[in-house]
Amino acid sequence: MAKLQKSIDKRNALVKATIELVNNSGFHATPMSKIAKMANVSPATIYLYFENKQDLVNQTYIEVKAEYTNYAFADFDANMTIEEGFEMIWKRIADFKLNECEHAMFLAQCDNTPMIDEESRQEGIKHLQPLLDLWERGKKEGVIKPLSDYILYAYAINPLSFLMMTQKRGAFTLDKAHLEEAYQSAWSSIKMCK
Amino acid sequence: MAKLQKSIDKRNALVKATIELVNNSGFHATPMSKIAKMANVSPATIYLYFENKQDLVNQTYIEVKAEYTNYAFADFDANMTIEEGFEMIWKRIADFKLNECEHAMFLAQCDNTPMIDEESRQEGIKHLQPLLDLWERGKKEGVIKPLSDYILYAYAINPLSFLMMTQKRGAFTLDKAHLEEAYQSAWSSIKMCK
DNA sequence: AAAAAAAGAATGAACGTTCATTTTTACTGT
DNA sequence: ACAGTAAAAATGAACGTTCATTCTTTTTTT
Repeated sequence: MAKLQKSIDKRNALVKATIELVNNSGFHATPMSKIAKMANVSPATIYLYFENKQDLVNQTYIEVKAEYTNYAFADFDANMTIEEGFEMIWKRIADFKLNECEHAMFLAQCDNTPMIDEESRQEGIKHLQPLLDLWERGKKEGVIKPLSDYILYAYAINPLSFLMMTQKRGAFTLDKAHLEEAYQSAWSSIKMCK
Repeated sequence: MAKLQKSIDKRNALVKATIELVNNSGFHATPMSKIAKMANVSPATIYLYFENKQDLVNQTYIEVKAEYTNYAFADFDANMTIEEGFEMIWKRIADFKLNECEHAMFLAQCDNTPMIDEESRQEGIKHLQPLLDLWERGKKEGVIKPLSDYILYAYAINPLSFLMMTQKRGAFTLDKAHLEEAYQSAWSSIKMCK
């Protein structure tokens, strides 16, 4: 195996372990020694790849966030109608939150705690631009309610995080039918009423 | 000052300090010594009132959650129409999240991290029953979409948490107008379409 | 003066990070 | 192709600090 590949593997193992352990225990309750053990690496080795614990978790956040938005916008095309485009993006996001549950949970925890640097948080937000652009267009065309992007996000996208969290806790399971209902609620809340 | 009152004051000071410090740094990054200092008490004294750190945060969670739901349902009366009742509760919840921001943030952090015992979390959920009852009635009357309570909550209530969080981060401020818009989105997402 | 409450100092464990050393890799001249 | 070697990567042990909790003493209350 090439040297470079080996390094990448080790780095990936560290990122993966970070996600899993932080998900289950939170940032401060996850010792570097455990991350190292799960990645089959010495604690000291972590510091060859990352400056310190904060850097490790910041970088992990940015990587997962990028993966998330790549997934979300993969099939999206700016020529779609507003409703088509929104449905496409919404359902990709839903897919991600259900299929890549570990990664989505990690993002949710980062977004809801003082665990991540403000700088890294800002970095992560940038990736959402295509959705904001779509909404902008929708407002101009009179298809989307003329609301602040934050309110649109709160109603159209954020509920998925809550549902994912609830599902992860085992309180209920989100099946295909639920998902369609949830989509309709999301769209109802942001579309202009006829 | 009566002895009992003094004890209660000290306990309250500890709970208050816990909320403030956990809000700003998270559970594990908040040392008992800091909580003690902020409450003007020796670290050892905490252990006269609480079993340990976990117990302190569990009890704090349950108390704040009870305060929250008391506030939310204070003006609610089961004879109201579904829409009246929902609007009343929704707006009280919104008020709480904006006026008692510190307490609401604390709840949000507890609800989004593995910081609280599962048992205490369950304890906290119970208090929401009046809202679930209202929804049940709404579904029977054909006024509310026949969705799982979790989905209703995700769209009708949870977005407020997101908006509060966003506001706290300074990204935007939720004024009266926003609030009315947000209410309309919430109601749109769960009411039966005509 | 006895009991209860509170305090500060002490304890032992756990943590993030660094250090001294060993192991692996990459490259050299033959 | 390969032995030899210098650099790079990786390691386990160690360091200094911080933390939750407890212990012993002092202060306050009854």
